[in-house]
Amino acid sequence: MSNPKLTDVARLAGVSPATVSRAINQPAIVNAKTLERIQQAIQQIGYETNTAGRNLRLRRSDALLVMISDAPSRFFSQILMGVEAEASEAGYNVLVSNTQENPERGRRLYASIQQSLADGILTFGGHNQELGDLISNHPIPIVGVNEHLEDLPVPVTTVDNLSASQAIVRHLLELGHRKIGHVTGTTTLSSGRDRLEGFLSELQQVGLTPTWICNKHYNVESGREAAEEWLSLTDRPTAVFCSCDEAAFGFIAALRRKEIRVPEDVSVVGFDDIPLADHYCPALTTVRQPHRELGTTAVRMLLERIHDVEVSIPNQLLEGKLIVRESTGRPPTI
Amino acid sequence: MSNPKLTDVARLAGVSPATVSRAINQPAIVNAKTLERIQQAIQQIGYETNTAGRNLRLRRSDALLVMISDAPSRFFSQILMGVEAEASEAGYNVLVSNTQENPERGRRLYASIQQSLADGILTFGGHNQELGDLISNHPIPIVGVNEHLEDLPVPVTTVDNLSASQAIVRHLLELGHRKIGHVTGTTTLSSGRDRLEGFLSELQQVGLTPTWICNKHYNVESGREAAEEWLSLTDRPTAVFCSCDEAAFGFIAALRRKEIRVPEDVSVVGFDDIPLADHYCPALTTVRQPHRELGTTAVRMLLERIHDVEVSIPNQLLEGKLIVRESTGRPPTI
DNA sequence: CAAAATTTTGAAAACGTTTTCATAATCAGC
DNA sequence: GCTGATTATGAAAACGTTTTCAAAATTTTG
Repeated sequence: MSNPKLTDVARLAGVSPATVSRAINQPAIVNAKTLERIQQAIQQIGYETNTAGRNLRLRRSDALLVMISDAPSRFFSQILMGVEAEASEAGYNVLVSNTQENPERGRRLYASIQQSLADGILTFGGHNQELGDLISNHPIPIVGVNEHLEDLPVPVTTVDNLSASQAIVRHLLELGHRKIGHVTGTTTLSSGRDRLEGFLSELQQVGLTPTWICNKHYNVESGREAAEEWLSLTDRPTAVFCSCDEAAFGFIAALRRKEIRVPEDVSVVGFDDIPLADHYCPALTTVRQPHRELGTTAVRMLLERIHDVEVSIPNQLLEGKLIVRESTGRPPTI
Repeated sequence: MSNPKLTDVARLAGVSPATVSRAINQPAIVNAKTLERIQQAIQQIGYETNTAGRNLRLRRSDALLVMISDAPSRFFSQILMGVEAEASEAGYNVLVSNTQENPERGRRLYASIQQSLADGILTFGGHNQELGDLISNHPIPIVGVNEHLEDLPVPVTTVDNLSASQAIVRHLLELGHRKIGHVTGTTTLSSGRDRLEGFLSELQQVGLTPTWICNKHYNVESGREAAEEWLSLTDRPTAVFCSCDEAAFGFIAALRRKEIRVPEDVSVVGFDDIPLADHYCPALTTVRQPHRELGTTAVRMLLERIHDVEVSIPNQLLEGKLIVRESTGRPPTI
């Protein structure tokens, strides 16, 4: 026998389905006595409102779609937990889908959104090609997380990569470093470019030029490769800003194999503050990203968009916090 | 103006809605000519089938719910990607929800499942208290991932923690270690208990008793704490099996601060093979979990359950692979 | 070529809600 | 106790599909 429905409750409480619906959705406008009778009936019969019926009638889905392009970003799950918490707070469900870098899949996904699969989209990382034309044709509430979607009118929330990078450089300068290098992240992503720009601008501020710029990506291997390059340099920087903690780990580990010590021989800074950063050896100086907040902020922005399509929300820059630990110190005195 | 619907297509193609529905869902049974006309109409008008309407009629949701209890497990996102891939392959969407260790939330979630929010549940980690009574009252297709749900008739898929732990111990024995210790994971979880049991049984096999057992959890801090305890031991084990890579990292990092070298002074093994394991210094000997496969397997099991409720599927043990790297070596010769 | 078998289609009901509109019940004011 | 305002309820339509059942069109058979 199937689940109890609205009409079952109505019959039991001796009222019409309409009244039950009202009792559930706007209890204020129904008579106190009937309200109680209905609530009792709901209890007794174990009624739960059917999502599909409701969605069909209301023409919405009460769901948000988290769209990722391929591999999840490095702290994806933490952001996702923020998303989930904020969404469920507001009564929304969270769908996760991976376009697997396949534009066709992205398109299909986007199309199904319009058909009440979800009320809005949170896109993690860049999805430009896939979304470009779609967004202009059929505007759906959408918010970007972590990365800007260039040329697309999509509000995003990210950590303030620029300021954070500047803070890192400032920290290194204060320690006395003058020869500073940077292992970039993926520079096709806005975060990678912004961190690079922060690095460059802060150096310029004090009249310095970068000693070394190594174009890499957001992963451990990049750090290892960068270390090899660093080792081959004739004029080695005394401090290196790696664009993410993983890269910093790869960098440090590779150097240690060559008996190069951090921070005695070279200072290293990461970015992100993943849980391991504090427990690495040496504990990593890095910038803490407000992972969870990125998720909650994104959801808040998206809900505003959903409820009032016209509103133009500016991007939200969240502050990163420089955490000084053991991997940075004074430059070696030669 | 709203999205085109089935009837719009029907009108345009000059057929009834029923035929359009058939053209979409069972093209074989509709006349070739009409089929083509309908497909053309669909193209032209840009029709996408509406999820809510379909779900209501079909009384299903085409969605799977991933249920997590609090903090996502250490390699959550990787498993989730496996889940997503396999689910979308089969035409299912993936919902993610966090019960935040709140039984009431768990109950509400479970209830809403029945009302066509999702067709089945994947539970990550242990959810026993919350699900106990519910499962017996209202059986919903459900599959556990990573951890057994004790006393509940729920099939699970996990890595073969027992065999993997035994393999680790065997590896250490082969290197010549006789004094071996274990830093346990969370032993309220089945994985923690299984790894401990594998450790114990393999030692027993060769007539040894464990030198040291340190009850901890699955995180870095545990490793650090364990290191302190290790340092205070009078009879130190020459090899330590940490229940996860993070704990191993914490352990190694804390030891290094005391000038204890790995593997020269003590061998350390982890579990999981997180991406960083290969790039730590020393590179970590560990067991590789088939993260992605855990996700895909779980989905396959769940889909079977959804399609044939009666079938009783056995648990699926996936094999872990011992990866020997640099953190293990011969015991120190005193 | 008529009858029988087969294929293809359509009308209508159903899935479970919410909401409009109108009516019934209640209340306040005189 | 009557009128007008207010509050509380119900009947019915709508949301967009799928499917049953029967009828119409087509093909096969004798």
